[in-house]
Amino acid sequence: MLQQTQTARVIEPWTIFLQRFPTPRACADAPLSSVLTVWGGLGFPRRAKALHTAAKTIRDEFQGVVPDDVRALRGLSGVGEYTANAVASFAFGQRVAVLDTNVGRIVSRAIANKSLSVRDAREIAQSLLPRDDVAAFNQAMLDLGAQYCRSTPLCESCPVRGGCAWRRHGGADPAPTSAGVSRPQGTFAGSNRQIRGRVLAMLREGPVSWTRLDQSLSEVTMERRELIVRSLIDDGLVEEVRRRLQLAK
DNA sequence: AAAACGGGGCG
DNA sequence: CGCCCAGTTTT
Repeated sequence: MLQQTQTARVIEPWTIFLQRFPTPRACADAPLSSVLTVWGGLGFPRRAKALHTAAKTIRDEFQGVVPDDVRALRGLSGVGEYTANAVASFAFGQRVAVLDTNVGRIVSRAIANKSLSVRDAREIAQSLLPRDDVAAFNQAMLDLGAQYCRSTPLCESCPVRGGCAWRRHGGADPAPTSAGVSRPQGTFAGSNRQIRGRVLAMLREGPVSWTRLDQSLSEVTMERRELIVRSLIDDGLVEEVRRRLQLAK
């Protein structure tokens, strides 16, 4: 849920989600359609499908227990380097660096004062880790990035302003092009993403005929409607049964 | 390396 | 309105 979505927006849906699916098995045993419905308006429904797939893998290959090493975590659907390291560190106390958009900004600005490659950013982040309390350190890095070293930085009150390479040497902000730092997204209004979201929102209420879909998307060209439904089907989120669209099982 | 992928909160 | 967000996968 934290992939590309603000923490504050995740807290409540996450609480409800865990209430409904308290364990990987509970999630794995539910149909995808239920997971997508509980996921609700969090967006990026492919993440919900990936989570469901990962839950099934954990059920079938890990006896229902979330693996505790980066290698195994990294093999789960929807789990990339960031998520694998975050779970390994925060849940299991492994000594690995968490490199997300926040930490990416910090290392490129405060440490290197230049735009970093993936390898360099990874190496710097790992080199900063203390001997002990790595999870607390990683959490502090995330919070430093979230509260001070933001996309638009708040340098005047930043607690590490005295040791910041960017502040010392000046120049253009190296963060926007540096590894691990989120790239700006395209305009949402009028995008295919927005239409996909509207289709999914309808399907969460139940199966929908093409006729009713066409009525709800009257301002969208027929060609684009079909393209968008096709993409949802290709993503495994939607299926067509007897001329009606519904959330995939 | 670049594109695609949701949605809501805030200035 | 435009910017931003605890990224991953596919091309």
